[in-house]
Amino acid sequence: MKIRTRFAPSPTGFMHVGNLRTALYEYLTSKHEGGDFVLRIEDTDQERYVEGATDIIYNTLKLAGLEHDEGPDVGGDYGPYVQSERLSLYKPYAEQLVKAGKAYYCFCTKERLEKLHEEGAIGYDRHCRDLSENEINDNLAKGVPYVIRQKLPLTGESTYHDLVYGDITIPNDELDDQILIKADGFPTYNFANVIDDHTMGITHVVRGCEYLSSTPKYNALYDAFGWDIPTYIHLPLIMGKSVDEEGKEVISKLSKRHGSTGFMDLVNEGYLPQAIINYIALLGWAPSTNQEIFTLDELIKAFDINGISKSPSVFDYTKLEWVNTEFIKAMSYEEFTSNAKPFYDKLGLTEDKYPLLAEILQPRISRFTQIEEKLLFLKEFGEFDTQLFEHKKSKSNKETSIAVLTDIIPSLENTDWNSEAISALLTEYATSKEIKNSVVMWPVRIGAAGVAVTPGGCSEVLILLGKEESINRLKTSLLRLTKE
RNA sequence: GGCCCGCUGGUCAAACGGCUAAGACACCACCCCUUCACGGUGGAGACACGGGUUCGAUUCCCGUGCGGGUCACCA
Repeated sequence: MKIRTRFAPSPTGFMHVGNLRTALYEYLTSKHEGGDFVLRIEDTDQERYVEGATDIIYNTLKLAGLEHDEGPDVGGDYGPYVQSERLSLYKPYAEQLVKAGKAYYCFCTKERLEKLHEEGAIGYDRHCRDLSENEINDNLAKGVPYVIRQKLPLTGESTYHDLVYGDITIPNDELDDQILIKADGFPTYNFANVIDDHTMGITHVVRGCEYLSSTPKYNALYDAFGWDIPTYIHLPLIMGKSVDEEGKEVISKLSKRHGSTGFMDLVNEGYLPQAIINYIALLGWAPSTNQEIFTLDELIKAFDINGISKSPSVFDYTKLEWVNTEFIKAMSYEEFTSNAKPFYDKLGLTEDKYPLLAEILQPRISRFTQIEEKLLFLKEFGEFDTQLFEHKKSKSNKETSIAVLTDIIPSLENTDWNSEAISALLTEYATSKEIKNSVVMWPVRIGAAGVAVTPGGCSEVLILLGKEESINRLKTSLLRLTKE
């Protein structure tokens, strides 16, 4: 039988990386077996509707490369794929259960339930579970608002199997008579979820392990209808590290206070969608080999449910950063340049510099957003600290710098402005003076750039700046040194 | 609090009763060197604790501890 999984987010306007990872594992579970991946929007909560939220879901899946085979936007044989468009479908199913004695009308008011809660009761007291037929008809005739509740066993225990966690057993007295249809006629998530999964032919339910203890309720529903229970795959949670008021480091469920945990936030910070996917694939799952960098296709091939871990994992930006640099390093020149272009444009860099820029930037950045900061010295040249000319390892100091710059500026003015010529000029000068290359390179680079750290070495800095700007800056620097 | 789940270095994790307990990120040192990176070599660092079962437990069982999840007319 063909495997069918589904991603069923509710449109809240924010795609958390935890949700994305669930979507990824759902995608991988089906695609590894050549199955179908379905997108269903769960919008039964009218109060939580957020404008434009579904677009965020589409955009995220598209950017991440998790293409769905069926969904509201692409159609399919099991539509509609938005719960609010399926509303008429649910109530008859609930009525069917009422008729069969497996569900019942509950006329309790919210106030009564709240009071119950305040008195310390846990769950519903099943007040309406055994109303007489007369009472029910009476209430119905009077138009008393009602919900439909599922009738769950009071004693014994329920066991089911999960592919990750094994057999799970829950005492039945822990299970509440959950609401299937709300007073407004809408189905609850729990009910709609089961009806939809079944009617859409979902074979594998992949979801976070927060559902581990409520799954018996879902199973009771499948049983009540006489439907096959799907295969369950519950996923460990993703945690985040943060600092509490006392300055202590605490680990808790990943949320907004842990920084950018929304997929779009991460993308805006310069993480590549494929790097994010790669990284979160590794949070809670390990391949059978030591490979760590994967394309989506490689993930599909390598994915194996046996590799899913049971323990929660901590989201680590440092490792994500590393994955990102690996993706950047693996890029072709064209790929790198097209990603970098928006940042080049901001700095007014012309196309003739692109090859050199790629050469010096590609091994040095971990995110494209760092380009501006790395190249800022090209735009800004201020009163930097002349202490920068002092560098022990290069055997450079202010005196040697003055000597080198005095000799080298006139030579630079008369040379061709290309990497080979400049390098040759500087090394030949060093050789003739019997000093280390670094004694020459250091002051020239510092004098031109005005910052200690630059991507690329001395000649690259000069090329990027251009002849005129370089000479001007070197002259300025020399003047400042001699004045001291 | 009841119930459920988890616990290998700072982090992600391998091992599915049998070694001196892989690997990756981060960290440190050294090398390379025209700064910083890249790259290369090496280093430090872990089976939560206590009982069992067993010839032998990180691995199986039971407690304890710690962490997490869940107990809605939310999804």
